[in-house]
This record gives sequence, structure tokens and C-alpha cells, in this order.
Amino acid sequence: MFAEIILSRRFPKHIGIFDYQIPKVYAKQIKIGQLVTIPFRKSEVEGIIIKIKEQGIAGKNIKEIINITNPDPIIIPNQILLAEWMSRYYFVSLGTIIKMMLPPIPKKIHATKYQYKSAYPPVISSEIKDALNLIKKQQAASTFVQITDHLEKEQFIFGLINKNKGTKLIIVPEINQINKIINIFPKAYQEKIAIIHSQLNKNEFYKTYKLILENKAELIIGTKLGIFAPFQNLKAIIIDHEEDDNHKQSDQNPRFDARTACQQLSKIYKSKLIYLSHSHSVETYAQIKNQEIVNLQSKTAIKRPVSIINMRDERKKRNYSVFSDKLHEEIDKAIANKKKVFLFINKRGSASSVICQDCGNILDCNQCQQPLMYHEKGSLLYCHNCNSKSELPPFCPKCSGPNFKFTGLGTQKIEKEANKFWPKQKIIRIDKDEKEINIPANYNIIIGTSRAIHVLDWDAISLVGIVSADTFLYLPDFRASEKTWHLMHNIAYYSSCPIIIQTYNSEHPAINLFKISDNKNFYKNELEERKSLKYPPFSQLIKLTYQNKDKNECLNETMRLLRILKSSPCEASILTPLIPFQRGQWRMYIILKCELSLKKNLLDNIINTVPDNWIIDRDPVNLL
DNA sequence: CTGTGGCTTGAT
DNA sequence: TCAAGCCACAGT
Repeated sequence: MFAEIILSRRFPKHIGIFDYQIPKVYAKQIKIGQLVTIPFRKSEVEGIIIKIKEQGIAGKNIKEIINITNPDPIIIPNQILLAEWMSRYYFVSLGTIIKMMLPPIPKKIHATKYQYKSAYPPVISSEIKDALNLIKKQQAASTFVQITDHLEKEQFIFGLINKNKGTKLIIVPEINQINKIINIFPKAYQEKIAIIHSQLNKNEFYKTYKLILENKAELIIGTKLGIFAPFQNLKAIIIDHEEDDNHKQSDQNPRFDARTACQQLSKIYKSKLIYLSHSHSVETYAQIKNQEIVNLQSKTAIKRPVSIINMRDERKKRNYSVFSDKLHEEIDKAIANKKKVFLFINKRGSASSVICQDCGNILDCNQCQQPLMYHEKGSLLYCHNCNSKSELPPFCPKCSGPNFKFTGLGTQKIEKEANKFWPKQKIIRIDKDEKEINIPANYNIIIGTSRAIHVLDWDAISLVGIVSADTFLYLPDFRASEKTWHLMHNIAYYSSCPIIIQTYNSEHPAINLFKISDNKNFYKNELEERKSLKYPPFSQLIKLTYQNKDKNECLNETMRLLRILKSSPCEASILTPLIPFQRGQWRMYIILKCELSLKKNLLDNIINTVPDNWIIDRDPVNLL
């Protein structure tokens, strides 16, 4: 007797399943899904039994299973189905996926008893009740729900979880979103909630995993890692903040998108799939058929006045400040009324570039040739591309001129300007530069990047100023417009106060259509543009990355593969020149654009020409 | 991908 | 003499 075994370990994409002999003593005890210890090269490792068969593969010296690590199966057949799909779709080995699924097994397993109390009676509005009934009636596997604010979402999730029997799964884009959802439920119910994310320690992860495996969790809340759990009786999958790119794992294999994986999960477990968002992603929206969208539009949702300020007009009026007259006035008013103001800017530092006033030279990174960012703190120049930092030179390296001009906006620049105008107010700044975030309660103005959006005490804020809505629009990415759209909706979702948007692109659809809440036309425009340029959802993209310490080697290898791919049925292109990457590495990217109709086996043939030392990212969320 | 063995280099 | 760093290699 032989067994097919997946090792819980990362392997190159073409190595998946290994054959081992089952010793006679174990013949009757071996089961699918069991964890066993096996000899592998010169060491002992753990693996999962996925098949039992009469014959092992020929021509190999097949070794024997050492022992059964755990007699009860630890992986269920549905998890194997998900792993097999993911392995095929994302071109990664099964071992890499099993490694993510499996809890690290603690040496001492101590049983924990869980006690349950009765559920809390739900209190929800009639609009939400209607929406829940509508969703129940819908035949389609997927439902799309548009949420206006966080109060509305809390009611909706509460109602949905309470009304449906069986196991429910909620996937959120970030760990700190998990607590926000747990707090919707009363203490008694919280004991039936299992939590999964990457920060759990071994014991916590193992406990949670067992709880789900034994069907003792009614609700599972987790980040993208949550999809790998051994669900029993899974009835509904909810993807919260569906538009958020954090649902995609981009930094290591498997580079999977939890949204795509959830579609597969819902097929495997025959469960309902619900997309929740304040502004659906364009690609998800493309799946929505008219009768399927559920727009809550409850009476409780708060309408926030939105004003758009064209900064070109301000410049014409000779207002060269970072604040428009209107924003300045409103901040004055808020301060007079002892109210708090949030100023949003999506860039760190104080200036986007440093220009020599004598020769016009823009200071750039001597490694990457990218413009350097100036950070007020310590007068340092940062390269946001390769993370190098240097001191601001006293003279221009080109013409030795001593006069620098700082242009562009950043959080530090806004902070400096705000301090100039409102010197008596307490002004604080939140951005990625700060490791720990402690917000004092007595501030007047808070300045922050998107990092701040999630940690802010929104109830205290009475005015939001988006100092520049344009930072995303200039990104060389076909999703630039969409990212701007989501950003503004995200701010609107949390806030319940007036929003002032400053922009040089007041006619841009992402800004213009946001103000008048014309969702239909935004998606229509965006989809038309994607269609004409053959971008997703009208094509599929695969990003290939090559890294090497040698600049020429990096370029040569990229060109070699590009030539091969040019003769494939996909469109292969290079978007950027060589980019210096961390620790002296050089990087290049090839973007493959494929027809949706491309057959899987043809795609496999193409990917087989990509060597193992390339990074393969299917459906990338960022092109760079 | 990743742990291993073999080889080189540099510090003790 | 040994640790550390680099490289090539192969997995049932």
C-alpha cells in the first residue's frame, strides 16, 4: 500500500505530491487528511495523506512513513479541493498552500472546553430587515451589498449572522478590522466566534483551528488566511470591504486573492457569497447583474455635504497656500466652535521633491534616479523607492547653488503650514513614520495618511479636508482612477460630517461623480475605458518579476524571457526600466496580458517557460 | 522553494 | 581551526 502525501513546506511550482509506502502496522489506521511523519532527504518532516493507492510511482526509491503524528484527520477533503484549485490557478506547489492551512502543532495538546450561552436578540431597522429578506430570496450564488456608513454595516452584519443557521465566515482586509466586527456582538455570542489571522501564536492558532474542525464555531472572522480553515456546514461567506486591495497577498506565495478564492470556497462548500462594500471594486461590479445589487439606502444613513474646491481657481485668486479659502474658513469656524478637524493627505514627508532654484536640478536618488522626498525631521532625504536616506546637501550637486525650493505636498508640510496659520491649536500628525499610534484626546487638528483613517476617533471629527485628492490620479496604473474613488468613499464611510475636497482635477469622473453620488456612471465610464484598453475585467494580467544582484544579468534574463513570451498567445510587455530593490538587488517586471478566453492548458504551457527563480503574480493589484 | 553539503574566505 | 557566506543541487 502506498500513499500520496503533500509536505507542509514551500516547493517550486512543479513539485507537489510525493509517494510513500505505508508500513503494514499502519495499514488499517491510515486515513485521508491525517498528519504523518516521513523521511525527506536527510531529515524528518510532516505531511498530509491525500490519497491511498496500490502502486507507487516507478523508478523512484520509495521510502516508508515513519509514524502517524495525529490519528484524527487534521485536513478535510474540502480543504484539499481548495488547495488543488489554488495550486493550479496561482501556479504554486501544493506544499506551499498546505503550509498556510496547517496550524503549527504544539507538542503538548491541552484540551479546552467551550461553553455557550444563548444568542442575543437582534435589533435592526426595517430597511435592513427588507434587505435581508431580499438576499434570502435571491437565487444567485453571489450577492452584492452597498453600505453607506459603518452603523448601517453593523446592523446588516448583525442581522445576517443572527438570521442564518450554520457556520458563517467573514473575511476582512486587515487585522484591526476584526475587533470592530466582534464588538457588534454581545459578550455571550463572542464565545462562539473564532478568529483567524497571521498574528495568532501557535497555541491560539491551533485552538481556533480545532474549534472550527469540531464544528464548535458559529462565526469565523479572519483576514485572508481565514479561507483555509476546516469549515463544517459553511452556509455564508461575507467579504467585508470588498474593494480593499489587502485582500490580495502580494508579497509571498501563494499570491492569492481572497476574493477570487472565496468564489471557489462558495462553490466547494455550496455556500452563499456576499460582497460588502461602500464602493465595489470595478472588477466585482462587472459581475453584478441589475437585479442582484442590494443597496441598503436606509433612512439611518447619514448624508454628508461634499464640496469640491478647484485649486486652479485658488491660484488664480493668488491664494498660494495649501489651504483653499473655503477650507481655511471652515477650519477657523470649527476651531471657534471647539470642534475637531481631520486633514487627509496621502503622502508622507513634507515635500515630494527638492529643486535647485539656480539650475532647476531635481535632487534624485543616486541609485534609482527617482526624485527624493524631503522629511523635515532631521532634514533628511528619503528615497521612497529603495528606502535609502541621506542628509540634505548644503549645495546643489550639479551647480553648487545653495538655494533649494521644496515642492509638492506631504503630511509634514501640511503640519508646518497648519502650525503657521493656527499656532495656538494642538495639531498632531499620524502617518506610517510613527511606529505606535497614541492619539491624545485634546487635539484640534489631526493630519494623516490613509493609515489614520482606521485609527481615528471619527465621532469627534466635525470637518474633513482632503488636502489633495490627486495623489493617486498620477499613478502610472490603470486603477489610478478607481483607487481615488475608493479613497473618497472610504473617508465618507467613516465620517458623518462635511467633507471638503481640494483638487486640480475637479472635472475628473472619480471626483466629480463622487460628489453627486453617481455610481452608475462612474462604473460605466470606467468599464468602457478598461474595455477599450483591454484591461481587467476584459483581460487577465499576470505579473512576472525577476530579481538579481547583477544589473546586466537582470536585464539580460528579462529580455530573454520577454523574447520567448512575445511569441506566445499573450501580450507581453515591460512597463518600467530596471529598478533598484532592497539590499543591492535589481528588479524588472514583465506584464502578461491574456485573453479571457485563453485555455488553461495554453496558459500552463506559457507559464512553464518561466523559470522557478521568477516571481509569478496572477491578477496583480499593483502593476509596479 | 529550501535545507544540505561543499567550497572559499577571513578572523582568531 | 572554525564560523560565516556563497553557490549549486535535488526532492518519493
